[in-house]
Amino acid sequence: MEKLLYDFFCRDTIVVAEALLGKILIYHSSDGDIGGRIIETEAYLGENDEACHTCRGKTPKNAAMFGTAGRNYLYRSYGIHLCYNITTDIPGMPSAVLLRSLEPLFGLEIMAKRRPKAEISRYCAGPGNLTKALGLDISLNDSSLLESDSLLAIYDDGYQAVEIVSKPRIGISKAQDLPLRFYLPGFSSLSRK
DNA sequence: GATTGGATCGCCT
DNA sequence: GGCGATCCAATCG
Repeated sequence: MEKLLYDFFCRDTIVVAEALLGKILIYHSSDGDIGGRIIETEAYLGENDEACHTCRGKTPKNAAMFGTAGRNYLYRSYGIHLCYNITTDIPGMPSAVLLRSLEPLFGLEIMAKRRPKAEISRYCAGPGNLTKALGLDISLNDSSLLESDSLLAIYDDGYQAVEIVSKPRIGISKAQDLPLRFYLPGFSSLSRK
């Protein structure tokens, strides 16, 4: 599989959010490789997007989004969950793509330990479930996806998306009308339809 | 210095 | 479909 590099992520955030659908996310963890196919994303468009964490400027928490494209942005949500994003776009555009769900493909036995009561199709369904199933940690925040030894990486295995659906983003209180959630219809691991 | 409010989830009825 | 869990910087006073 071909690892995706800077040129893939250094593009318009909406383009990247759609292009990531069908790609493979792998966490090369100390427990082994774990991951799957990306089937649901959301685009957060930087300082002009009221729903994006960078809309009020740079803070210690959101600093990763002000870095170059192809970096990991993780933050705690509702005090409980972690959400995992990948930074996008050219320097000066602090934007990112939220990964909302994966079709599990690698490390299913590890996921099973982390999601003991869930069905396989629900292991990575939703941003909080995804980070829990993979075992991602806040310490991965602001690390790179692009280094040859990076723990997280995105790969292209040649899969071609047949159809992409766009809908309003989930769970936000501002800019609720923008259709910036993208998913591959038909997958049982979607957080919702 | 205290309050607030989330890019959620799973269990309960 | 309602609610409690639980974090922490930004915001307000």
